[in-house]
Amino acid sequence: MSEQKSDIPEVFLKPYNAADHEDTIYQKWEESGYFNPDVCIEKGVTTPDAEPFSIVLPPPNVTGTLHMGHASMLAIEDILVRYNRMRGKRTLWVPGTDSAALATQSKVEGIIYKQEKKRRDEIGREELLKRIDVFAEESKDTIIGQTKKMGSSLDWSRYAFTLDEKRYKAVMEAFIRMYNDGLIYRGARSVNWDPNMQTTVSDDEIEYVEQKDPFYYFQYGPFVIGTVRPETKFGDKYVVMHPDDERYKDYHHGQTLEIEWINGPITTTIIKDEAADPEVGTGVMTITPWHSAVDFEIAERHGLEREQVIDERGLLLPIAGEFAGQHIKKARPLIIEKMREQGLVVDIDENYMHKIATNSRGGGTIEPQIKEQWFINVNKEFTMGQSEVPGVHAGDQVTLKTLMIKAVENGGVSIFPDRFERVYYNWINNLHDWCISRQIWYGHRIPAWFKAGEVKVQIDSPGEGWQQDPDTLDTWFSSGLWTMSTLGWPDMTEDFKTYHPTTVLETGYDILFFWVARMILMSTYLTGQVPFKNAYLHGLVRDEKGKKMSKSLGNIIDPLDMIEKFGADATRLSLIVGAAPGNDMPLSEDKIRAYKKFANKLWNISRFTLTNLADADFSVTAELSPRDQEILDGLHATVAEVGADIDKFNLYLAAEKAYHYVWHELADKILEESKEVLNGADNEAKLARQTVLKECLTSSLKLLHPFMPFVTEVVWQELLEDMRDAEMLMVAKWPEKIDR
RNA sequence: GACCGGUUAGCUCAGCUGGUAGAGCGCAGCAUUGACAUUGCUGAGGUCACAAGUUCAAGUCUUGUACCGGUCACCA
Repeated sequence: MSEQKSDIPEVFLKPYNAADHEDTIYQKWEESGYFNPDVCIEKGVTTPDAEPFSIVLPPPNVTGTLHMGHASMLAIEDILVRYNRMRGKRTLWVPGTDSAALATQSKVEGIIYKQEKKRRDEIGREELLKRIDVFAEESKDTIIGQTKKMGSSLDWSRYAFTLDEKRYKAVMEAFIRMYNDGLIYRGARSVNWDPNMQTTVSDDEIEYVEQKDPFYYFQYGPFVIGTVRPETKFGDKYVVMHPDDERYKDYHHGQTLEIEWINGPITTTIIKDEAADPEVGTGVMTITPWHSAVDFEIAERHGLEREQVIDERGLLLPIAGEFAGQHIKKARPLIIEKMREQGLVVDIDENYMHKIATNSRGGGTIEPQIKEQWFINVNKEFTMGQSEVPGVHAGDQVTLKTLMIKAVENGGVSIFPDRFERVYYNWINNLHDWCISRQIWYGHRIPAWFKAGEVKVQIDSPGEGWQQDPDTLDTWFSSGLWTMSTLGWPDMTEDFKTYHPTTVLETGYDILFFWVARMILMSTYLTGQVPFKNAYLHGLVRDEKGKKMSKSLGNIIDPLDMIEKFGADATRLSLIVGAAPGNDMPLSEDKIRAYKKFANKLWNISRFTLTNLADADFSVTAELSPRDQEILDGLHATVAEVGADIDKFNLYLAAEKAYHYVWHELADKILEESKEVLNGADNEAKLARQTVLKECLTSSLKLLHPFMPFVTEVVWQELLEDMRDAEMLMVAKWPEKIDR
């Protein structure tokens, strides 16, 4: 080893090993305080009047662990944040976690049942909540620690939890205002009831699962009707047909017939309604408004009676006669047996495929029920207050639906990729009133009080004898406030004034409806502002064959394993390159390994460059050759292109260009050809090239920093003092213009 | 059924406002002990799903067809 090489920091004498550096670097960043824009202003790396750039982190479940979906979200957002911070913007990225009410409560209930064989009513509300809190608090550190492992430059001083004090305040404010404006109402409507979890579930949380069941044809007076659910049919006393169906033109609306039915003779009434499709079966159906949303609507239209047949646990009620008290599953074959004896069974199709509604949050089969619940009315007109939403003015008559549409239509919110804008409109046009009350305990309790048929909506008890509604709010109600509540709303804090509307909301396209749409609804209504100017929707991370990662398939790639093996930088880059917004992306361990090689390549580029700069005297200015100038122009062009791609959210292109430049331009061409100059006799030419290489190295580090923050920062820390324009790379200036 | 994507090299995909095909991985050959255990160079491989249309010119625009995928709705 020569004299010169001993000047090189010892750290470079081994291949780059991410595990040796990442934790210490993250700690340094945290200690520096630069994740907090206020500190950046204080220390002079940002100015108080700089343009703000803000992102609010989609909060992961407090009891969850980091998966590749999170990892890709964190990588994308951190790139945007680091890049904009280096550009000198007042950059804020707010962290938080979500209670995931339903999922968390059922998880804890499960644990308790396993250990103590006790159900929720035996534990009691207060005790259960206490245990859930303990559980949530314990697991919180896991997800936060894992988030840090990815290198996320989140401002932890602004950490928020969906159920904490400040968020509670925002939720109460929102509920009460919506109630006072008549946008929240209580009503008995058809809801999705989960008999397992004993709660309602919103339309969006339902997952339809295909299943084969027998389809029965029954004689219903002169008609033949079909059903998969004979157990709901006891109370059917309306028979519906299309008004234009020629086959039934002799029957008229409102006509009554005496017929023989399961439990003896009944009176049935003819209803003519367009909901009956003449093409389906015989074109005639009976309805069960209590246990079907569609039937409920028909009953609403004609003011029909409705009767409950099945209770909340799935047991038949007295209307079922001899079957009362039995569970629907057990009763079905017995009911069929009886009907067969009565000669009511016309035919049975054993191979009928249909989709049944299940609770996607780990519950059971949905049983529609009519229940008294709280709803948000999305079609009610109200007068818009103060508005910054493009195309909507104070005093306009709007509905929540029109607000949601206009916010996007007029460019207040841009959705990337833009094809999702059409998906968004489509969803809004099919949107029904949103049921927001849940019969679970973990969540924000509804601020409504009952006494002798009276209802009052307020936070504190109105006094003696008033009972608070035991229900809690749908978790998406509070999530809908997230951009606002994390920035201090309903108080007009400095944070809210500075950072709201946020610049970007970045999340998976799978929660466009759950969350993105609801934030737009809440924010436009409550503040007259859009919640974010841009919605960037990323795709799902799949395995190398394009399959969804799942435990049962055993194809999960754990980001923490990958970080340990290949480093966070490699993991990040593997999730960015090739990941066009909105497209699913295949990921393999090989791909991550490839970017570990790249981190090492950069390491060696740095070592080579530093070795060859050790004897340079930069106080002397050397004349650049045309080739030197060409190299700098190439560098400049690359930096500009990468920046432009990030600005356009084309991170996959930006990352690829940066990668390609550093490896195949800087390393393969520039460094290779420089060897001759550096070892040559022409000292002037040598110094000129050294100056150029210094520029190439520092700019490349900056260029790559948003994508691979750790290795670039490690190298930066080893640079000589006069090569750096900042103590830390994370707050160094993005090389927008190279003055030469 | 409605809507939205996709179909380009063996694999995964890029190709912006139309100007005779690109990357990574893989494969084959050569070189290299080096800034690099994780390297470099060279090469093979494509009638861009199919058909018609617009155009001087079509992966690129239009229409239709086929297949694959997704989302939503519905089946009483």
